[in-house]
Amino acid sequence: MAGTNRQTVYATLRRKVLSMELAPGAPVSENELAAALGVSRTPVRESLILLAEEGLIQVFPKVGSFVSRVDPVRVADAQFLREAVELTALDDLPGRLDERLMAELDDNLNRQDRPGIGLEEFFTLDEEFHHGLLKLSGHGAAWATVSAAKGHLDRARRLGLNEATPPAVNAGQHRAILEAVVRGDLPAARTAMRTHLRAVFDDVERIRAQSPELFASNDGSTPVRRNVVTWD
Amino acid sequence: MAGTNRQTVYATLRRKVLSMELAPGAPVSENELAAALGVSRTPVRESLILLAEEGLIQVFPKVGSFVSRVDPVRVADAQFLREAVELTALDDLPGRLDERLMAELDDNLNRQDRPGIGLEEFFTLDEEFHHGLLKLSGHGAAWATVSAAKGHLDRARRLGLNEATPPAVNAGQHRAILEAVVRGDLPAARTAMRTHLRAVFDDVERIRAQSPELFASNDGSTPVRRNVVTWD
DNA sequence: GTGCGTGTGCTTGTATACAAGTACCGGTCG
DNA sequence: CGACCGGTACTTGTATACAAGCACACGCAC
Repeated sequence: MAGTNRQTVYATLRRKVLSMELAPGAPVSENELAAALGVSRTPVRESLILLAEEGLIQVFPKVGSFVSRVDPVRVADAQFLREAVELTALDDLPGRLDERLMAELDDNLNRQDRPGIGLEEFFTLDEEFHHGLLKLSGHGAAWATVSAAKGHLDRARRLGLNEATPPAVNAGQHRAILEAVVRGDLPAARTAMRTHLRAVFDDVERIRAQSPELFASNDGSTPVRRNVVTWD
Repeated sequence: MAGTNRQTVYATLRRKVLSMELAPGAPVSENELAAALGVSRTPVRESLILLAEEGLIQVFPKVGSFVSRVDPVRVADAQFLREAVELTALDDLPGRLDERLMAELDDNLNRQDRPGIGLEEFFTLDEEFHHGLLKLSGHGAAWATVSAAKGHLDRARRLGLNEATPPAVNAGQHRAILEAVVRGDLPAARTAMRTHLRAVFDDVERIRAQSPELFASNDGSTPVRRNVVTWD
């Protein structure tokens, strides 16, 4: 039906996990996915191995593979990593900001402000905005590492944004950061960035109180089939 | 001859790449490795996919797989990431340092100071030291991300340490960091850490001037067989 | 009703067979 | 002697077959 190569299968699966289309705790069978995607087990299996490396999938040998529940520990880790990288990058902002990148960021913000913006679209713009800021300071490549590490944070955030903080609030925080950067006011930029990232983190804590079944239990017990979240 | 499962194969291959036993630019054939390790292509291939994700292996479809040359861009990225994480972590050091961790760090430093210490042993201790510092500030889990990102940096460093800076110098810098941490002198700890990490980076630049063939060319050209470094 | 034991169906892990494509070596022609 | 052209041997990518093991359901004994 769709992909014939591993890249496509991997991209598809990753998108479905991050968008919560595949719910945390749900079983993902190699055979099942292979049949659904119209490919053999091989590319599916190789994709699952990569997703397991990212912590998005848990594989229990001879038992089954499951979408990881959102792990609060990993969320906190990603939060720390992200703060460290994005705040430190601000210190390396050049005196003269790249005009093309600035135009992109400005255009990005304008699109974020669109009234009836959808959630998925906002997330894409959000990613591009933070990535763009990193590129502005010459550390764009670090985004790949941050991005890979924050899968758990993103999934929780998607729920938080949906039910708690509307995109407009985040867009306003984004604008505050960029304006401070333009002014060359480094302390203000750092403060605005920290405020923004912490707000995101608080959203995650809020959604955890609302939907604990999507989060991993603290005792690290292994989820089995009867614990499945059917998501319907 | 050895491993029968993927974890073993992956660990073996990763070790050989990071220790430069498999030279940058060297071809790694799935069939060849499978025969050498006494397993089929499957676990070997899955391991190579993971190593490719880390950037340690380059796969050219239908052509071959090669050990990545040390990429200066990735080295710089890892350096930035590492500085950001390790310096930021210092800010989160608790007032009361965990005694057990402190004892481990102290013991670690004593072993680093041993006169005739081997290179591999020193590297292990070095990793444990930096990981330990992160754990001290409650961000031990971030080490996994840093560790995965700094493969290129490590390979270059291994050469740098061998031919340029002796382990004793690094051990001294480690001690300076830990002493500042114990005194609770945060600025001094940050300075010492930054000095240490920058020294490592400088070593890499030095070895690059000495052995440019181990590094990727800046134009990003694709290495093919005739460009192989035979390493003998 | 309750508890235990066995069989069945599913899972992942590994090995192998086939498909498709590229680089290189050698012969041939100009 | 040089350039071109084709066969060959290798590569990775995918599909399939086989192996080993766990969980659950069913049925029986108590």
